[in-house]
Amino acid sequence: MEKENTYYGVKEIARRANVSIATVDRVLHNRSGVSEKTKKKINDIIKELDYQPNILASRLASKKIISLAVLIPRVSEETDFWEAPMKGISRADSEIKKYGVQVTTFYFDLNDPATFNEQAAAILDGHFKGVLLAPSFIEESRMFVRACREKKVPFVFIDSDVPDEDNLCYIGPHLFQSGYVGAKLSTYRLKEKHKVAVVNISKETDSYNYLQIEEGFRSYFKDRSLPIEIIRIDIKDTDSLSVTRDLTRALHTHEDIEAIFVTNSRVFSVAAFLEKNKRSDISLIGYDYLKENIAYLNKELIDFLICHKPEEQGYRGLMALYQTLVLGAPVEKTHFMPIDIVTKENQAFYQN
Amino acid sequence: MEKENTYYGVKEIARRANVSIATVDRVLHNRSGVSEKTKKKINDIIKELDYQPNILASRLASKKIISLAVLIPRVSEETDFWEAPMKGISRADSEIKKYGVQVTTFYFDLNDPATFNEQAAAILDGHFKGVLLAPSFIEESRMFVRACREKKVPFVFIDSDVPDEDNLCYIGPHLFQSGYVGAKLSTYRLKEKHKVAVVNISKETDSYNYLQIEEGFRSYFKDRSLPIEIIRIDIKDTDSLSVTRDLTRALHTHEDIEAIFVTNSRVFSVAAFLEKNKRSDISLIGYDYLKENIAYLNKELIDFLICHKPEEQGYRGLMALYQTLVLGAPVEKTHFMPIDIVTKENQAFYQN
DNA sequence: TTTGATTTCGGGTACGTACCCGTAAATATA
DNA sequence: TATATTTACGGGTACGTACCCGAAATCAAA
Repeated sequence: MEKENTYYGVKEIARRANVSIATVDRVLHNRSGVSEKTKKKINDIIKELDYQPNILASRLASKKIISLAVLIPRVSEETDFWEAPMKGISRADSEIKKYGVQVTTFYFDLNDPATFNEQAAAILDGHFKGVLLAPSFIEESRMFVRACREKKVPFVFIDSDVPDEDNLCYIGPHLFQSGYVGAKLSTYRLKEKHKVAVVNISKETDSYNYLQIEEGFRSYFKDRSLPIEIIRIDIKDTDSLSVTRDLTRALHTHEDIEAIFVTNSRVFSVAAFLEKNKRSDISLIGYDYLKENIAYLNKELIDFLICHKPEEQGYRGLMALYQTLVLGAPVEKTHFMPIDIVTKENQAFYQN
Repeated sequence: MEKENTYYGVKEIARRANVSIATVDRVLHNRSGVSEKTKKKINDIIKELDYQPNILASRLASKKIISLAVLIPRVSEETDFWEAPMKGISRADSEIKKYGVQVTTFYFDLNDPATFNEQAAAILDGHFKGVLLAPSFIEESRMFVRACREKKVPFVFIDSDVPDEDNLCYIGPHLFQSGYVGAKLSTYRLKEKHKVAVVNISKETDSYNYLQIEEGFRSYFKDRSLPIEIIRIDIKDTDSLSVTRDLTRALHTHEDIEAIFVTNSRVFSVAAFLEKNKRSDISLIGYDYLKENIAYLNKELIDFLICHKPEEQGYRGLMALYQTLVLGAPVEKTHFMPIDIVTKENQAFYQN
C-alpha cells in the first residue's frame, strides 16, 4: 500500500510555473527577489492547486526557533488554581517543541502588582515572538500589552479578558453567563426564598471580571422576577482569619441567608467556615476544581462548583500563538470556555 | 536563533557504533541482516542516548499507509446523535492523514443487527490495521471483535463498552455513575417526593448499557434512603406514535409521577409528549446534545441533559489507534468521559 | 554602447529517517 | 583451495521544504 499521489507540492508548482523551487519558496514566504509577473503566476497556481504546505517537511527543514513567553500567577499556598493552566501550557509546549517552539514562563504574585510589572518588563526585554498572559491586574496589563502591540508582538488573554485591547484572542469564560448559571444553582436548595449572598474574596473586588459575574448573577433573579434579596459581601483580605471575621459579621447581620455564591476559587475558605459553624443548611456554590474545593464538595458543604476548563485554557492559549506564528493560520478572536457544573456525583470524571 | 543541538539522531548512533545509518535503521525496525553483536552494541547506544525518533522525518520518509476502519450507526431521522462522534472522527482523520493514515467508515442501521454483521464482514475482508466501533449490538459485536483478535487487529470501543473482550481501549461514559447523576438531577424539582419514572426507548431495552444506567439511577435513591418509587417504562418501538401511546398509558396508571429520566438521547420524544399534554409540571432529564433536545431545553420542557462528549469520543478513539499503530505509544485501557450537565443556561457554551 | 549596479532566478545541499541496491566479509560446498 | 551461498553491512537517494550562494538577466548611468 502506497500513499496516494494526489498531493501537489512546491515541486509541481515550480514545474507548472516554469521556475525553480527556490522561486516558489520565495513567493510562499513572500521574500523579496521575485518579479511581480512571476509572483502572480505562481500565486495563481498555488490557489489553483489549493496548495497546503507539508508542515512536517517544513519544520524539518527550518532551523528557526520561535520563542514564546507566558505570564501567569505563581501557585501560592492560598490557591493552586494556576496549576491547571500551567499543565495545559506544558502539554502544548511538549507537543510543539518538536516544531521548533520554545516556551518561557514568567510568574507573578497575585497579591502584588509590582511583581507583574517586573516580569512584564523582563518579557519585553526578551525578544519573544508572542505572549500568553493572565491579565489579573487590569491596568498593569493594559500598559504591558500596549508595549507588546508597539513591538508587533501578538498576545493572548486567558482566564479573564481586558476589553478593547487589540489582542490576538481571548480564551476563557463568558463571565456574565457564568454568574447566571451560578444564580440558578444557588436556587437549588432555596426554601423560603429569602436571601442569597454574593461573596467576593479578593484584593481586586471591583475588577471587570467580578462585576461581570455579579451582573450575570443578579440578572438571573431579575429575569425571573424572583423576590430575592442579594447581599454583597466583599472580603479584601484573603487569609483564613479575615474570611472568618467578615463572614461572621455578615451572617450575624443577615441571619436568613440561605445560599452563598462565591465568585472565585476561594470558596473552600467559606466552606471551612460553614463546617466550623455547622451551617450545612446554607447552600454553597463556587468556582474551580481545586483539591480543597473537591474535598468540601464530597463532604457536601459545597453544592456545586462551576469550572471553565483551566487546563484547556492554557493549552489552547499557547496553541493559538503557535497557529498564528508557525502555521500562519487564523484564530478566532474569542473562544468562550464551557460553563461546567461539577457536583459530588460527577466530579470524579471531570476533565479540568 | 538556532535550534539547540542536544538532539541525537540515527546519525550520532551510527557514528558511535562505527556502523552506517542503514544498519542502525535495521536495528530500530528490527529487520534482519544485523549480527547479534552489532545489534547489541547499537541497542545499548540507543538506550544510552534515550533515542527518540523524529516522527516528522520518519513519516516524511516513509511511503507506507496505515488503513483504519470505523464502524458506527448511520445517522437516521430518528436521531442524529452519531453526527457528533463522526465529526470527531473526521477531525482526527484530517489531522493524521498527512502522517499516512487512511480512514474508511462503515455504517450500520441501529434498528437492524443484520446490517451490523454485513459491515463487520466487509471490514474483516478489508485488511485494515485497526478498528474503531460502537458495539451497539452486544452479541454481534462480540463475534466481530473475536474475529479481529484472531487477525491481530486491535479494536477500540466508543460510547458503550463490552466487558471482558480484549479491546485496545474503551472510550465512553461510566454508565453507572451517569445514571447516578441523572437521579440527583431528577430530584431538582421534586416536591411531594412521590414517584419518578425511568424511561427506556430502544429496541434493546435490556442491554448492558441501559441496565448499568438504571442501576446507577436506583443506587442514588438507595444510598440516600429516599422513599421514592421508581417506575420503569420500556418503549420498544421508537417512533413517535408508540412513544405517545406508551407514555399515555403509563401516566394514566401512575398519575403522581413528578420526574422522568430518559436513559438515552430520545428524550425529545418524551418532551414532545409533555408539551402536547401541557405537563410542564413533570421534570424531565435525558441524554445528549441534539438539536431537538436543546430546543426543548430552551422551552424548559427538558430540565437537564447529560452529555458524554460524543465528538471527543470519536476523536480520541481514532487517535488511540493512531497512537498504538503509528507512534507505538501505549494507551490507557479505559478512558471515561466526563459526565456533563447541560442546562438552558449553559448550553450555548457546551462543547460536544 | 559599455560598465556597473540591481533585480531576478536556479542549482544544490540540508533537515532526520526509510529503504533500495550493491558489495565485502563470512560461511558453506565442491 | 577455489567457488558458490549466505550474511552483514555501507552508499546513496528520496520524502517536501528552507535557504545559501552564485549567476544570468535586466536596468541605470556613463
